[in-house]
Amino acid sequence: MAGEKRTTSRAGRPRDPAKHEAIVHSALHTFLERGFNAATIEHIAARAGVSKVTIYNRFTDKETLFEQVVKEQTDHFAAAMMDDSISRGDLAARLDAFGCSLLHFLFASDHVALDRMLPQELAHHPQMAQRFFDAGPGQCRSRLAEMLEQARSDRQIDFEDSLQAAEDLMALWKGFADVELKFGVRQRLSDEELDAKVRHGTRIFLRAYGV
Amino acid sequence: MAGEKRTTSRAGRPRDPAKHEAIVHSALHTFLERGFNAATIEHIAARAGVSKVTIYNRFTDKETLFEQVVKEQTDHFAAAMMDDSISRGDLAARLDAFGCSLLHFLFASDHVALDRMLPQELAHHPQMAQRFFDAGPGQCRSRLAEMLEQARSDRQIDFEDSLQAAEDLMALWKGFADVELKFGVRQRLSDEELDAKVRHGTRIFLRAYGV
DNA sequence: TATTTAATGAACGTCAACGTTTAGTTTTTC
DNA sequence: GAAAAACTAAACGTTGACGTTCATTAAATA
Repeated sequence: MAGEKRTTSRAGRPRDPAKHEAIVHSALHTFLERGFNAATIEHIAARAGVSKVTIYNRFTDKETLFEQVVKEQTDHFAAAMMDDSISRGDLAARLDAFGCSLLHFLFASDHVALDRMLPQELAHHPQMAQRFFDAGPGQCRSRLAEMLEQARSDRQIDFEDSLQAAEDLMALWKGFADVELKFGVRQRLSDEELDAKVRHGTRIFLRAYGV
Repeated sequence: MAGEKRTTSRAGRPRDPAKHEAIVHSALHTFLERGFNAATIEHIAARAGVSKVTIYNRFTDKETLFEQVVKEQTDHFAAAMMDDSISRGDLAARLDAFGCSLLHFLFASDHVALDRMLPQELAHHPQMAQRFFDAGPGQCRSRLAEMLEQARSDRQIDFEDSLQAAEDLMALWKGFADVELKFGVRQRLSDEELDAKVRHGTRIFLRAYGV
């Protein structure tokens, strides 16, 4: 019912592992561009350079394919959040580094498209939505909160609720750009703009939370 | 091609104005729940207590109906942003009032659903997206920026860029709750939670921007 | 009353997409 | 070489939704 099946070598032609990747990749981008309903299996197959039947042999149906795509993106999201961002420099520098890597991820056009598509499509799949949130935004907030607690125990900043502080900082970093990107009012941020946003957010945050 | 037609009284049975409202209302909620593709005209008609043909007589096709719905929501959004929020009390109180009315609007379940659906459906309608952004988020930011400039000229706060400051404040107010609502991880905020969020945001903002 | 327009329900034509079947080809193991 | 499984292309059946047509009834004006 899910994805892979074979583990030990058996008789017969083995599955081409490249096809799995091609299908999921093609499906992801087609879902991103069109949403679940408007994305057709035929289009996904053609884009992946694969027969339609191959998709149905590996994934039961369109719904299952979508779930697999979301699952892999969830893992990818989780991995991106785990990417240890720098623990060098003073607090401001470490926060800037965290913010930069976060915004580079969030503002990448793939992620913007994902952020347009997922909430709508997951609206009636609460479990998948919860998993995705936990792996992505939730985990990101936790990691930032840990970093801030560390800084508090070093007496560099002060607050009562570390999760609250982390939310504030992330909100300051994102600002309005996420909304502008989501509606397509703004296309992309240059590295300079992005860095400037992060530094601004960090500065405001430290001004409010610094001891 | 659009909506209304008649203005002076003519021969024949007049259109029932209640039906227009019923159709648009039904269409709005059906689009919110299911998105453009999964929302069927038959369902919208049934929900509005109206014949399918009546919809096709008033709106050319599904696309036109959708555009009309978005247009009316855009107007509604613009009106909500214009709702003059209190100009009494000290700065913190005025900002709190602004933030409260904003969050009440943003966190209402209707708006959350709209915010899930619209970005995806407008992804390939840049003009509608721009109009909606200008009428909603854009106008909100402008009004808040004006309020902040006023406070700056009263030497209560200081900043270089009023739009930037407005973005910061709005971001602090929203925090993470918008994401949690969008993914359905959190259901709704009580009035107390909402007030607390606003006061927290305002406090952090003033701590960073106060003279 | 005659005319004109709105509205309805039911039936219809059309089309696009899902998912299946079939026959045949390729690639592997035994 | 035989058996087994993956893969493909093409055709097919089915369904669901769009949008239309038609006959009929309702509500207005002249």
